[in-house]
Amino acid sequence: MSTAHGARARARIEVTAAIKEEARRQLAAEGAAKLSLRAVARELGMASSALYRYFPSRDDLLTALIIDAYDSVGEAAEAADTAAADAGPVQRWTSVCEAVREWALAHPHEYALIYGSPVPGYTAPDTTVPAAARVGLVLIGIVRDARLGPGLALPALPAELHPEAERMAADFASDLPPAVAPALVAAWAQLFGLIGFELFGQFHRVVEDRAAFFRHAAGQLALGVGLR
Amino acid sequence: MSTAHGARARARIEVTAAIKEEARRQLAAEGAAKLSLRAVARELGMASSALYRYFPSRDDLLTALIIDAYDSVGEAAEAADTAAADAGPVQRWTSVCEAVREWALAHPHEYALIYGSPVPGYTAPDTTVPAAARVGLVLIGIVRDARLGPGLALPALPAELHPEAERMAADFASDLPPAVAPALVAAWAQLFGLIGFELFGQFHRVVEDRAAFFRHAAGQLALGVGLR
DNA sequence: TCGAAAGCAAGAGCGGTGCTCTCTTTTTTG
DNA sequence: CAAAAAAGAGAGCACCGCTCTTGCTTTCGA
Repeated sequence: MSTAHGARARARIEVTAAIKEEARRQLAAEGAAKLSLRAVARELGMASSALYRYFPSRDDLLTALIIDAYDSVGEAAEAADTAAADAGPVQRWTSVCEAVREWALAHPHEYALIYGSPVPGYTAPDTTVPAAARVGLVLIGIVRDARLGPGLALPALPAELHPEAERMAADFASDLPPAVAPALVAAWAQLFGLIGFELFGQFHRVVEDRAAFFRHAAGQLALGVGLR
Repeated sequence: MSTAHGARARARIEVTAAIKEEARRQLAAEGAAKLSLRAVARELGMASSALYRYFPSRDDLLTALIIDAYDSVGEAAEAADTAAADAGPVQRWTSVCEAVREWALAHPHEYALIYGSPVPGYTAPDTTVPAAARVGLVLIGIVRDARLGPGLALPALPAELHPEAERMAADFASDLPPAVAPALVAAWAQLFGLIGFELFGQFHRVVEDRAAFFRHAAGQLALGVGLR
């Protein structure tokens, strides 16, 4: 189905890419709510009905953009991780956090699309799951490497969370002590709380030097998952 | 302007309230994006054009709902704070956090409206600022009372953040040590990161026992602002 | 090779949206 | 009591997502 022979298949790939490109342009310019299939078609010089041959609905187009956005921020995180490979665990963690923040500031509408409120009555299909996990995997990797190195310093976990921690660790951190899993998940969510508040204006007249504030907060998050 | 004499003024108040009520109904049922002025008018048995006498645009109606939502979650936080007044600082903090989380789970669309991505090309006017501050004020109050009591245990603040901390403290925590202000703001943002991730599905297949997970994370946030 | 099948583009059209304008009615006010 | 202000209703504009039908072109199998 995908890699067919003819020139028609090639054209389909190109048109699909052009649609996504123009859609991404409009998304960046005006936000997800103002992304219009008709406007995309208009800009591409085709009839709006023709566009439905490529994306059966507006939500499907949005889903494609969501996956791209997850991949984009995931790549940014991975790149920062690689660049900071030689630094200490806390520095490495902070660098990744800052890369995610900078990606968010550079792509606010894409960020809103994936980490803000789900678009209008829209619920993301499972297709997005692997892409969505990339940033998390980077963070897990840092903690994993730190454990192989100097080791982790973790706060005690209440008994009621032990089963949850075991389950989490089995899922995505089987080579780490179970207690680290909930801390990691919490730090992951909190990271996006910090970024979202800055991006969506909650820090208006509250935080001025946002880069410095964020750097410090990210460092504290690192301590929270046991990095030293 | 507001409290005029006649029956017409009274009617205006009632109609305005009815519009907001129906709008809130639709918001809760379908989300902000599907909130339609025409549908509200239809449900109220009036012409859609008549509705513009009360709210000059859809965004103005949305703004009114946003303020109501901020007040609603603020009230929930304040109620939880009062109810936990006799408990220790950490317990009090955790109770407020849990109240906010429960409000969010009960009013997901309202939550998305105020803490998710800003609605479609919309930026909140300054009118919303006082209402938006209520939850934050509750959290500040807990820390303030704790300082008057057993005292705070705070991590050291890097030098680059000292001016920012001084400014923050002067703004909203003048009777607290400056170092607590950034920690408080960070915890505030992180709280909503935790809630947002749960609400918007990021914890899908990651966190199972979400109440327990949240309780623990909220407790850790309390420690982060120096509560003991 | 050639005809059938499948893929694609285009146009018209349906029901919906936010919003504006005009016209009429009702209430308030000088 | 008349003038002014406020409110409702309807038509209409430009846009939206989406569907259906109608032709055209490429692909594929007998």
